Amino acid sequence: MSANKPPAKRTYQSTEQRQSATVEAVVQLCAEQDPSTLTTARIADEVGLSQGALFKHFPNKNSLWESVAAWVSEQLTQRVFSVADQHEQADKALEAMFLAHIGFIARHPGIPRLMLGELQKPGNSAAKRIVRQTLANYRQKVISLLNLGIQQHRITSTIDTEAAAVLYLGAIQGLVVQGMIGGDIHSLEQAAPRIFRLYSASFQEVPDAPQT
Amino acid sequence: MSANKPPAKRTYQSTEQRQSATVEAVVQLCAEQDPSTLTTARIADEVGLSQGALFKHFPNKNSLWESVAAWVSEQLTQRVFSVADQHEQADKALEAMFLAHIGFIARHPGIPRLMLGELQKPGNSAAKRIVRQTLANYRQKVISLLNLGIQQHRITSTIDTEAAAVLYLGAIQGLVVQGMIGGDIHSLEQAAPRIFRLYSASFQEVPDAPQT
DNA sequence: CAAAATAAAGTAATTACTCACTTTCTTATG
DNA sequence: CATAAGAAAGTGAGTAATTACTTTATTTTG
Repeated sequence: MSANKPPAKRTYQSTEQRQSATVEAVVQLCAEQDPSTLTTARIADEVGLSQGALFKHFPNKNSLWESVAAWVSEQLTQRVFSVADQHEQADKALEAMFLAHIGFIARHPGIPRLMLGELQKPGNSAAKRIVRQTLANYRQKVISLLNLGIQQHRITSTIDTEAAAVLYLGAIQGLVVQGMIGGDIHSLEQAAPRIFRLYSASFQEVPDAPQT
Repeated sequence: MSANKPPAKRTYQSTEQRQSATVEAVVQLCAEQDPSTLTTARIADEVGLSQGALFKHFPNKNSLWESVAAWVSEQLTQRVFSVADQHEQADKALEAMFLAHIGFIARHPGIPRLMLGELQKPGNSAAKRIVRQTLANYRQKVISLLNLGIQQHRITSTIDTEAAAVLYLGAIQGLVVQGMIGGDIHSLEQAAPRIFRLYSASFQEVPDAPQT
């Protein structure tokens, strides 16, 4: 009778395309799901592939996590560092970085989960190394900007720069955790400027006559 | 020849004892392992029980997680709040809380993993509710102390108390994450006072003649 | 057509939980 | 006070479900 085979017309794509689509799918899925509970079946389904086909594009799951970590690291570093470089004054650069970081997270709520999840894993997986390295670079950038701010006489020279770098990252963490508790990711962007203002109060030079 | 049955002399303990021993074993194990990878077999082994026996004391794994969350919440709240109540001056109380919290984490490095892990889970498990409630109480306590500090003229009245509460929890988070990156949990207690000093600089009233 | 991409079914390993049975503890009673 | 009986705690061997990864055969495409 009717057709024995409605040929289903699959669309084939290159491994490269599938790889980046898969990475983005993972980031997307992490917005709603604990990364450690993500199965290859669920990921493949999101990409629109059979589970088996996934392993034609990634040799194994670890390698997929590595690609995801690399993507996150690249995106985060690029976006955050590039806005920092648009500002002459170190304190303005720090603020811009802070807001850019929160904005990035607000658009990709799965990212804190991903990074924290990797850090919590035991051992020294490639993904974990990438995350750790990214955070170390980030921290160094903050310290450099703080030192620059001191030179510019916009940050008090008595500041404990290492502590200030930890507190900077902590401020972001605090916002993220608060968002996880409240469940509303979008309130992050509203709260971010208030948090940064308070943070910067801890080291701001208070000139009597500030010039714009 | 020798005995057909060395009777093995098991020691039986009450369900209550086993429950608390199990909870502590979980907290202990989380110091070295991602909570989401903890199996009932591993836990039972740590307690010194067969895997099946675990289910004589907990109806299921979720219930175990609930008990763990309750234990953590109780311990943390009790320890942190009790040191706060030993101080008249709100800023001193905040500092004591901060250091007590970090000390607690340093002695139980699995606890941040546990709490963050629960928060990241989807749904509304009992354990997640407990963690969320605990953090909400904590936050409220910080806000109350900040307000008290304003009354006592030890904290500047222009402070954004909500932001300060977020930054307070963020400072702890930042320390913890820094510890996870570095891998050394004990450096936490050294770094903690420096972080708190910087944090408190963001709202400290600066009297010209401070009296001890 | 040949190579790459995909589906679909299969496999071995892991895991939470169950079950049938044994060992220890508790307690009431002669 | 000794002891038998029942309750509680424990074991060890399952089981069904899940999961990362494989294999085989089919479809698309340059």
